[in-house]
Amino acid sequence: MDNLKDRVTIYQVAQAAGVSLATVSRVINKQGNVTDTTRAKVEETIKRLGYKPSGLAQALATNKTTNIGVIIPSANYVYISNMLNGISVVAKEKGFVLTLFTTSHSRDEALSMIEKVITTHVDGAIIFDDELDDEDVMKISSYSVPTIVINNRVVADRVGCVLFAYGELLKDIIKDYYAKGGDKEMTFLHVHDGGRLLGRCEKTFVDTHEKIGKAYHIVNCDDSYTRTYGDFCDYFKIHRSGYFVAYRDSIAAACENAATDAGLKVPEDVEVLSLVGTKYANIIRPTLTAMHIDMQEVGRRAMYMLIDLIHNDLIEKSYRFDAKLVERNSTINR
Amino acid sequence: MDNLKDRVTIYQVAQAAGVSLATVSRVINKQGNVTDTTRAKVEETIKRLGYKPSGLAQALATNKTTNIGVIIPSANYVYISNMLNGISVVAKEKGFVLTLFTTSHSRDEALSMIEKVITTHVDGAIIFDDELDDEDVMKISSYSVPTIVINNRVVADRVGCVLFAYGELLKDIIKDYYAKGGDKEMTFLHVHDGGRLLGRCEKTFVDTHEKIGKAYHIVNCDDSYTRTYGDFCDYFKIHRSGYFVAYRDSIAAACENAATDAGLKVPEDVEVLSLVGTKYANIIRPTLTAMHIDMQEVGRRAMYMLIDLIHNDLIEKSYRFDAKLVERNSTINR
DNA sequence: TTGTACGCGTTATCAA
DNA sequence: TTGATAACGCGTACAA
Repeated sequence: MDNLKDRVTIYQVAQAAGVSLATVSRVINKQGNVTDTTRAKVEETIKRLGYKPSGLAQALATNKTTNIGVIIPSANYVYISNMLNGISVVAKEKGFVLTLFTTSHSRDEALSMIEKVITTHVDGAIIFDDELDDEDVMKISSYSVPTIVINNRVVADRVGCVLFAYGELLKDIIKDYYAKGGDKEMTFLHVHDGGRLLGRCEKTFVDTHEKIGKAYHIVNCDDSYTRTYGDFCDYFKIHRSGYFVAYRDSIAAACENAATDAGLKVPEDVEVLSLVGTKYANIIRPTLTAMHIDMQEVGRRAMYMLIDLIHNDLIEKSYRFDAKLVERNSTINR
Repeated sequence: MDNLKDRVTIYQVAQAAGVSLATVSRVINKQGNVTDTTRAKVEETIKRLGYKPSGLAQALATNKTTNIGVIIPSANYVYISNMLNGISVVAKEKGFVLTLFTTSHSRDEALSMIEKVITTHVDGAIIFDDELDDEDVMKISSYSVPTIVINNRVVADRVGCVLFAYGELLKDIIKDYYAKGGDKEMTFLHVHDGGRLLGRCEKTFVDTHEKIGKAYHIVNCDDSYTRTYGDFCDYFKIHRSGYFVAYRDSIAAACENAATDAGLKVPEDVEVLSLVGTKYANIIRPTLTAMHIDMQEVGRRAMYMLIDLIHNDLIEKSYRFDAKLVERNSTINR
């Protein structure tokens, strides 16, 4: 009943209830045999004193925190927070709590966060960080904390992974485009610090074009909508058509909006494709043709895999999500 | 150098380096006097063994986790993840780590999460959960964990708050609208489980209308863009004009898009105002007139306040963010 | 400057 | 069914 209570310990409960430490512990963990009367007595005392077990001490004694470390570059992107949400839903369902480690798109920070994950004593970790390469990720595995890595192909004793397959689909889209008579020149919108996922898409884009011998462009974009929109307003004063491949919806929208505002028609003059589509692809006008992977589902899957990994019964250590193309109104349906 | 190392303890380091526990501890914490030679020896051993101190044990011994609990309904909304991002930026800067507690819009879950925050032994907490009322929030204060509450007016010994002021601005907007000859009927878009923030706005909306004696409507909306869009498509078959006040950008967009697709003109026939604007207000077409509070800044401020609170030198325990109106193209500039 | 010994709040193993 | 007591890994007075 006291306000401002200092932390009540199990020992104080034991004293107040006139029993020993051990008995209180048994009551808390509902294990071992305890008489109904003593149980009642202890439980009453617990309520009365407002006792809450210290997760810290429990963790130290059991060597189990119910704590999952999540390493992400930032919580500020829609697709990442979608994934985070998927993770957290399953985590809660299974009685885990999430500890967040953000790396702000820097490899050094990411590495130091891995260190921090070790000291934090998590039961498992989910890493989604484009800056880390496979070797970096293995470092965490050497400490034998069960880990699911998203977007890196790594499989090891205590490590599994969730992969994104954008490449094949992107290749098909490009080939299809030309095969069906698409005649705009394609431009890939490069974003500084876009990470390896973007890098791989860019490589696919370039390789495919080289292979079929078509001209293409790479244009640097800013990560901010406003600046990119401004850049495109300038761009469309000179160029009056094109097919643009953008990493994210907001970049695609910047391109699309600038084109529209420059008096160009989407998709007749300017076509736009977003690589990592979110629900906003459907909200933006014209609606955005985009490749989709349900990031919430990715998060859920990763968390389920991690739990299996923790229990040592993850059989398929690698899972692939294939991107799906949703054609909307920012491209011509040929 | 070993892979698959079990956890190396401070004791093993001490043995390997031929010193005592205490000396290793001193080296780790860079405090107390240690000879350069022994320090070097210990540090070398630490590297060699790959020793990482157990945050758990440290926390238990010092009674400090460097851990901040964050209670939010879900990570899935743009404005919430923006806030989360602001919190995490400052947290990292100050050497704290974030532990996430999501409540899925249920008061019971929120209450149980508060319990969990206690057992988790955080150094402080930030609560942003619309389901909790002031009394609920005080519960955490009775355990004397420093807490910043967002969107509840509570001030107590170890509790401060960050407030949102939407009401005054909304009232002014409404009055202004009629004063300048606005003649569409206003409709407030109610969302189930929208929380107290929405509730307060709705109350302001109603009260203002009652006061000036104007007719108004309340319409229930779904939380999903797609469903709401569908509903509005039906709605606009019958109603051919209106001024709509929506809670979030996505709901406003659903209204706006449906209107446009029904052949209505925005803002000539249909005007839309978003209460909690995000960067998407600028991306959607027509761009969305919206009330804005920079949620990233809210998160930063909350975290700074919390740190002061932890150090016991927070002077102003209450901070208010005033919403700003950004007029864009979804309303008529009278 | 370094080492000893105790405490942090639990769980878990034995006895009783 | 209960109660001592030793871990868990570390920090820290205090002594050496």
